[in-house]
Amino acid sequence: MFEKYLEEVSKTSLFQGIERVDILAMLNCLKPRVCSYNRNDYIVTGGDPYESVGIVLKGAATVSKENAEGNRIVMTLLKQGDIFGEIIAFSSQMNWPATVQAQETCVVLFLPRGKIVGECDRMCSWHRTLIQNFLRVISERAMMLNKKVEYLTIKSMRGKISTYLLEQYRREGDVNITLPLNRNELSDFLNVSRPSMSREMSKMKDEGIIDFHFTAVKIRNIEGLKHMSAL
Amino acid sequence: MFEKYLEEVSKTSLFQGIERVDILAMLNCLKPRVCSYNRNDYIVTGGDPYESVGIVLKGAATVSKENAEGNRIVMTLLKQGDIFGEIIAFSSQMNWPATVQAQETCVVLFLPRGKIVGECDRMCSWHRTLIQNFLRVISERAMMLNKKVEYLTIKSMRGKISTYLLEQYRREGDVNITLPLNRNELSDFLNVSRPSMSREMSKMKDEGIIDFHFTAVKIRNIEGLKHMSAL
DNA sequence: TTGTTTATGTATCCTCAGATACCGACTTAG
DNA sequence: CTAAGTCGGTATCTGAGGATACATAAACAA
Repeated sequence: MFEKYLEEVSKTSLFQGIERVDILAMLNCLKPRVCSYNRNDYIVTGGDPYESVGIVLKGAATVSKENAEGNRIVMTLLKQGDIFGEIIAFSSQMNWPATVQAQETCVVLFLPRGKIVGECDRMCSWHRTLIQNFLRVISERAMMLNKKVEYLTIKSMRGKISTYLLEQYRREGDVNITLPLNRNELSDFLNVSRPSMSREMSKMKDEGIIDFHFTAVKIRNIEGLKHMSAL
Repeated sequence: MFEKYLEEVSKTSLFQGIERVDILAMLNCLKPRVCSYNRNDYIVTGGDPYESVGIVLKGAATVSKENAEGNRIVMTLLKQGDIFGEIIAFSSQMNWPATVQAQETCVVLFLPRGKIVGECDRMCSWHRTLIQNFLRVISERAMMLNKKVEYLTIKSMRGKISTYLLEQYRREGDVNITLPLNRNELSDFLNVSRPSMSREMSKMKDEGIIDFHFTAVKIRNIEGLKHMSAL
């Protein structure tokens, strides 16, 4: 029954490390609902009662939120294999805090919140694996959010850029960094305007702290950078 | 063996909704380590290998982080009953990202990460409850962080204040709001300076959008407020 | 090739909010 | 009672960074 979705489901972070056969058994036990949507269809609407975690099996969708004024603001893009609503599933929140809308033809699989920890009479062995995966996914999301908060809390332009570069440096272990984001994405991530960011980066280049050409950045003065990150 | 800690443990969010007798059984099965610390002792140090979730049974502690410069920045205060490191437990992170230091004489209980989902041969029934609680706690933390990100992402003073007031309004369902934070705490939460916030609030008072006296705030023009929250 | 689009750097202008200092109203300790 | 501390509002000054517009340069399509 769920064979045709097996390929996609197995790639999902939620089902990582679980054998294909087991996934199939799990799906048959969890009895998820699978729905198709056309471009611009609402997959879930903010305020709706929450009951399932969603998995995008096919297509792409946007997560957006309306502010009090009524303007819609896109918060994330969901691609094939992404999951949504996983944070809400186990919190006390009863309604969707955001709207998910199909950006193109979409197939979405819904895992009912109750079934996940639920009273599976056979207490199937892989329930534990699934729950562990849930814990991992949610924890990682929380870690990510935590890091984002750290960045957003930094007040100065320099501080943000320096902290970001130092983190990339630590990750790559080399003063020659290749940024994973272009200027637009980076300025967006740091929550600043692109020209302002460019301006500051150029200043830092003039001061001999860094050098760069597009996404290739070289740290010329690490101590200086560390100094700046405290601003 | 763990009787003397029972009182404190049962108040913890992790053990919420679990019977005293069961908690005792759980503790005997989980075999947590309990340690005491004096003022200023390091409970965990950033970079140390991570292995347990901590629960503050007695006393208070600070969570801090060092930036590249070497300055220590306090991130949170932990009080009796608070837990720490719960987000890390199930992520792939292998080390403590921050330092926890005793602010006064402290007693801390450590639940080994492995034991929580672990291979309890009897697969004790309350394992599931504990894991569910973990899921709830971590999800709620993620939701909280998500909200924090939303606030930090708002760029203008007005936007922050308006959004905050509207949220309080929604929560209380009344245009007469009693702020749960004083000015210092509020400006801190919104990540702005107190005088700037006061200045803007006064402007909004002049414009007839709100009225306030200390923590008592009255919304005079909701539509106006909603309008501002989009800035 | 040439035209078109997209990514990046740069200059100008000007506003918003941070820093700092100070005042007055209350509270608490002695 | 005075003295010291806390909390909130206000004034002034200043600068960091946003908005906008434009100039290259690269990428890509026709």
